[in-house]
Amino acid sequence: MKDKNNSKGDCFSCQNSSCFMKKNYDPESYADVVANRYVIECKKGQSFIMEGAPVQGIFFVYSGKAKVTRTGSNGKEQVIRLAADGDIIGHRGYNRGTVYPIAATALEDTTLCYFHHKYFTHEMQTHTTLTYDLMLFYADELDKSEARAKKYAQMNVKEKVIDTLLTIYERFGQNSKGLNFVLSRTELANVAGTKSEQLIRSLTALKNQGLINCEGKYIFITDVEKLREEIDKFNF
DNA sequence: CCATTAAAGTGGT
DNA sequence: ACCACTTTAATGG
Repeated sequence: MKDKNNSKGDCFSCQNSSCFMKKNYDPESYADVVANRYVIECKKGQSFIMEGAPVQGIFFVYSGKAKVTRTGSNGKEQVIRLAADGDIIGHRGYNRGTVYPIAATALEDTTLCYFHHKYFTHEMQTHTTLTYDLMLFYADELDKSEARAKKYAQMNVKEKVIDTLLTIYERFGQNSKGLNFVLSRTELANVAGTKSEQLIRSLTALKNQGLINCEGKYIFITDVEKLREEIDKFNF
């Protein structure tokens, strides 16, 4: 539904201080943004972007968690990115292509802010603060992507698992139970680019080394420094 | 609470 | 790497 009544609360009191829209507009011009915002409630497991579908807009996570995936020619799912509050999803539709190269799926009940392609393109062409900020974001994403590709070409399975755990830790943190982004073993394996059996074996090994603790789905990192040391040689 | 199903984990090839 | 099997956790009536 279109958010005429600002049904999810005033964006300026929204918890997402890092939201691209919020931080690049002043309060006066922001009213127009809010008027063009659609709020989408997405249930757990629901896909809101399909791989290969025509680009129709861009999403921001208001609350909840989602994964961005790409299906390989072998049919295996690769998780490209994990997203939580404040994150952009669907920006990869904004190149010269006309279809999304990725799929996006909610991992829990998730609320999304959505802007239609037409509106968002117009904003990018007229609001340079936003455009510049987005450009920095795209550059960062490209940088991360290249760094990851370089590392993963040389890493063995266990090292990829460590890298995955650390990436989640650095991005989302952990509470007393474990990492703040809970995934099934299969999904975690898809992030690390491996299979659940191998991921489980790596986790067991790390547990025996005393670097992590596993309690059901919760994975708690007990020794961040030691984990970092294990993959240090790849970060040159 | 129990029964059914899904996910986690292990071991063998 | 892949498959088959056991164990454990989640779901739902």
